[in-house]
Amino acid sequence: MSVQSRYKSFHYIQDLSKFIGQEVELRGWVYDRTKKGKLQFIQLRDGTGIVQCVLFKGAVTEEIFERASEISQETSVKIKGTVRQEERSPSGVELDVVDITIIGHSQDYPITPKEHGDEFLMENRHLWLRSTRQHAIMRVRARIVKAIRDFFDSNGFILQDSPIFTPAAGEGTSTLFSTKYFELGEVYLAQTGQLYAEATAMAHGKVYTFGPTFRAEKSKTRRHLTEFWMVEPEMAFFDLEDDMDLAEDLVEYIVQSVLEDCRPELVLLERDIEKLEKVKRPFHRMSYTEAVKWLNENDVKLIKKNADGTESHIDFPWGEDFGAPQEEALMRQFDKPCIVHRYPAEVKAFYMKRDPENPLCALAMDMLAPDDAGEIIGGSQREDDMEALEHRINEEGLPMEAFDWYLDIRKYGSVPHAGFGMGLERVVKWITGAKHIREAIPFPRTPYRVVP
RNA sequence: UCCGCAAUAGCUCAGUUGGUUAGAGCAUCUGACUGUUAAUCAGAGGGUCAUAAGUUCAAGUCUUAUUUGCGGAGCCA
Repeated sequence: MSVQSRYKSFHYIQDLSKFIGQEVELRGWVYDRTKKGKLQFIQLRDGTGIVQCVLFKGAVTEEIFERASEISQETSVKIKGTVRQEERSPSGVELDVVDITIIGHSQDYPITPKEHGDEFLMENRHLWLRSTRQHAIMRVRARIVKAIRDFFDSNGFILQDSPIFTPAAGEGTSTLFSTKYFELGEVYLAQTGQLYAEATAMAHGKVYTFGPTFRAEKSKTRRHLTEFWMVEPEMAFFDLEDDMDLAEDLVEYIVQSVLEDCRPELVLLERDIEKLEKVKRPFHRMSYTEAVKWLNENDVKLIKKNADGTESHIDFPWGEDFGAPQEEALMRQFDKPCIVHRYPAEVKAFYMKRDPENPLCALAMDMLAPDDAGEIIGGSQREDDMEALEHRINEEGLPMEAFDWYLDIRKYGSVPHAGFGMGLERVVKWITGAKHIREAIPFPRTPYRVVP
């Protein structure tokens, strides 16, 4: 940390074990506080950690002791004190306070040290982020982002940002957010960068996009956001097998990186670390057809609503897309991710290439994570044949003129290529064990909440 | 869009077959306490029971509508 010396006029809590017996100056916020007569304990947090600061009446002046006793939750302070080794402290150190100065007052902090409901906490998301659990999740998120970037940057991938304003649907299925764009009429917020990644892959060979994407679906589930971050690698000359291998490599690297650098966070979050340690190649793989067979052999019925309101439980028919109940049933047998590949073409997007060995299937794959995390990756080998692609665009009823530039990729030196998209928040939710995807992003956007 | 659940103190909740002045814990404030980390003890303040209408001698409680939130389906990462 060479830059630190240019700024450092105070110390950080994470470094305190290096300063035992010495006087330091900390700056932070009062996380919690207890008074016990002539003794006061202040839990100070500064973003790097929490340390207990101790004041004995008599060891400090009357004025300082009095000032400290008036401090309320989340007051920002400057504390000078001596670092002392302390067995009773979880971090191993404590601070004997010499002086304390209030920087900013805090009155009636809403998130008191007691249980709160989700709704209340979401209303106070801007403050909730200060609490230990949310702090830990965000640290892991940042580490996951770094792992993703490191993985691609050090494996010959070039970062190519895709636009957020786009003229038409990427996949033609999901609902899009629209906005007015000067005199050019309506444009849409990107729900994928993939089509652009296909173009840049033809310039650089291996590329990835990493940014926010938007889906105007009113999905009120614990794994959906309307605004989420997605990383999308796209590789020229890769087929579906290469694509699946790469997805495995990426996910293994992310999990192992987090295990290496975020142990304290995972412990605080009470995540089962042994389970994460098992996330190593090879992952499980099965074709869609094998998965359907498994579901029917294990008596996982498809529940269909009839017109009269009754339900019928039927064998899973080949050709139907999996829902959450099927994915969960399938994953219950596994302790590491599973890739399901070669789905029926009819349930998949128009740009996916047909399986030459079975034209009913698309060369598509989804990676499902264990622990009820669900789908974290969706990808495919792309249709590289001009005529086949045009045919599919017509079949889907999409406007051909919107795909002029996309078809050019097939017109000028088309090559086999593949890629996938990985939802960052879904991965964060899975690795941290967060109950809800809302906890996996600092300021979540859901259909019924855009504040704070 | 559809199905289900919920709304009472700052927060989390209880509130009986409808019945007097609305209950607890925590939080806050005051006081006691030299090892607390969910501290403890004593005291105090704090409520238009989501909104509107209806049934009834009487509604937090029953009915209807509305609003807001939550979970799920569909769709997907």
